[in-house]
Amino acid sequence: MMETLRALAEPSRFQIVELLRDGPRPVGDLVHRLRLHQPQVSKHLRVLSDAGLVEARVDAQRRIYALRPEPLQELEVWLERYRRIWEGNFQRLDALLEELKDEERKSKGKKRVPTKR
Amino acid sequence: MMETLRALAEPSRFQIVELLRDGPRPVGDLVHRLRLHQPQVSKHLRVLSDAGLVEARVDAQRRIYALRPEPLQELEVWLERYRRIWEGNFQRLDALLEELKDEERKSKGKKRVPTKR
DNA sequence: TTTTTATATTCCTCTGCAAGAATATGTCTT
DNA sequence: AAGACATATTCTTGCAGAGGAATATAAAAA
Repeated sequence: MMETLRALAEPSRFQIVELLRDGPRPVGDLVHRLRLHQPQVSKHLRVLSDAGLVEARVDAQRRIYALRPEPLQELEVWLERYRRIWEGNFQRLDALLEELKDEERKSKGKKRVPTKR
Repeated sequence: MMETLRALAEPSRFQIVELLRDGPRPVGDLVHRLRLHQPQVSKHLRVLSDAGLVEARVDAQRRIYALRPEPLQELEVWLERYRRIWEGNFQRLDALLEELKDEERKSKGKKRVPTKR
């Protein structure tokens, strides 16, 4: 998880992942699309590979790199545990709106009671 | 997006986010739970705040930090575009299994034709 | 007003890591 | 066999950024 994040938190590597979303590509292709030097691309691919985000299929002298879904799935699972936060927030928002309506209905110039917590 | 990833790709900050998942907390609370020094926690909170992952409510001398869902939602949206990859992979896996069954059925010692591409 | 409490900021140092250059490895072509 | 081509690895340098220590800010308590 941390390794996945660290791998993605670098612009070039992020771009590589984005490119591989459309399908596997050989290194050279990535090189000229990203306009980076070949060694740096290889090094980034190494990091991505170590993080399990990417795997290579050997085709003669070329390596065709493809995305591995597992780490991204893991990320999604992690994120799901946060979903209740924004779902909760919508509840809060509803509550807030109701409160406001109530206030407005009751009295217009009423002092705001600071929402104690 | 990149800023979100960079902010999360640091163990202490990741932990802070995890702690805030259970609700808002003042800085001091985070300090003693993470067993970090207060200045480092404040600095991490600064980074998280700049990334929009966190916001502070002022309570006298204390700042109560809370998660902001937007960046995480954005992350989830980004991830969704990758879902079709693993859904697609299951298709591929099925295809692969069929292929293997075919090969096995036809001939056992057959030379592997390198999947030309 | 002075002191205490809570947090933020600054300055310094040190480590990790990304880019560059050169080279190694390995496979295809001739 | 000797190149040519595709990719990986190594070494070096430079810089961002994380931690430590000291200090600034600002509100509460005394």
